[in-house]
Amino acid sequence: MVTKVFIVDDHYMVIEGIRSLLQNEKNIEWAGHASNAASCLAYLHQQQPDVILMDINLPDKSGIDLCKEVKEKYPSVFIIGLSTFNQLSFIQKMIDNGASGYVLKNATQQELMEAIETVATGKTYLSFEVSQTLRNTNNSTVVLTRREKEVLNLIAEGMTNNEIAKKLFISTTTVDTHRKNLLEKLNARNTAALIKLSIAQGHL
Amino acid sequence: MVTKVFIVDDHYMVIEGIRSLLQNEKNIEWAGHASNAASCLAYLHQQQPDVILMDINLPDKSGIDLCKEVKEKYPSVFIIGLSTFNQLSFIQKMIDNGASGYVLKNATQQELMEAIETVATGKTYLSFEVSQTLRNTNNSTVVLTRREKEVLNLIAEGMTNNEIAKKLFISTTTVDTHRKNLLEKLNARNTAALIKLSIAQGHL
DNA sequence: GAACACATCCCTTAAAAACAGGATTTTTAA
DNA sequence: TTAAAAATCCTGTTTTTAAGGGATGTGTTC
Repeated sequence: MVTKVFIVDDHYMVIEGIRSLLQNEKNIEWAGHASNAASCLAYLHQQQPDVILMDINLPDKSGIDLCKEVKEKYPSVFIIGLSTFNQLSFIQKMIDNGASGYVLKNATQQELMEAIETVATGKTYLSFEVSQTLRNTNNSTVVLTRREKEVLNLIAEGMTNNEIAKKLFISTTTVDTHRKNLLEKLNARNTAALIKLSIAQGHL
Repeated sequence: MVTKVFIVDDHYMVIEGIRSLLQNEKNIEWAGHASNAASCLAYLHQQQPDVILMDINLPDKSGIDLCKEVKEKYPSVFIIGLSTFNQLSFIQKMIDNGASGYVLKNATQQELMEAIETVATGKTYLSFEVSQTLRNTNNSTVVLTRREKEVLNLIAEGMTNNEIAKKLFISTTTVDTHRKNLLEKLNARNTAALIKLSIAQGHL
């Protein structure tokens, strides 16, 4: 059985590398590649591969959003997330959005092949390092509301509660409440930790 | 004239990609690769290539430090920085430490070849995007002192001046002074902006 | 229609950070 | 050796946050 593999990544070197790693595999067919979300969707409109290797960081859209979109339109296509970072929030979000696996870019050929073969049968593949990460961290991918994200962004800009209140046409006490909730949600002691954790978890 | 190229990168996919991109070039000789700083240095102890493509993020040491070390020991080897990020601070530091060029991982084969050929003759190569970045930003790669970095890290951990003071066996007012200087150096209005800018500039 | 999440608003008090303006000693580098 | 940079400490004041407590209106969902 031949598995058709498509790649979405904005780095030529990575695309070339994967092609090179897969070119001698007999049961892998190279379906092509895209360097952004738009051309990936355009391709899928024409034909569907069995497996998509999808980078998290794309120029026009995050891989996390693209993953969701692709899975909604083409549920039979299996997706493997691909990224440099072993960051919990991203892995979690990709899986939540329907990805069947997650592989880091330092994966060996064996790992990559194992991932593709596992995923092609409908199972889930996580590399050793990735499943370690998922285990070790307290599953703390926090969900922020629209307003909380807005406030968080303005805090990160260096604005005070007063300034944020004026900008958003709400009371200072409301901003303070949002701030309180942000600290609690992210389990941060103060502003400094809040910003650091927010960036680490991809909220900023 | 044949240029011997060596690569240091901890991602197999990238190494494979570059090898694939260069394998048909007649005046490029593949000298080998290393996936960390230690084995790069071990290789150089035996023989020296003409050009090293060096990733910024290595498992055992930052490419920035490795660049400096290599240039001190083997000044005749030309180094091209390689990374995913178009971050001013990294580019600046690589150049300061003796790198002759900087290429992003989404470079095309043409760009890569141009970079290698330019650098091999002793000139400096910066890709279009990179030189744009260097131009657009106010050369604000701030230099922090050892103590300032220490304090900054503890601030980011969520510690108060008081706690930092106790931890470092100094007075709270001293911590406050360092904090003042950090805000001024990074041109931040308050803690929130300080942390954001620090992460953006690679201090955290 | 009850339960729930969200966004909004208010009060109080204490702690922390920002701002202003110094000063001294130790290290480092020219 | 001498000047500059770094690290240390001080006294104030003002502004901002944190932490505690609540309350109300508006949707959505079960």
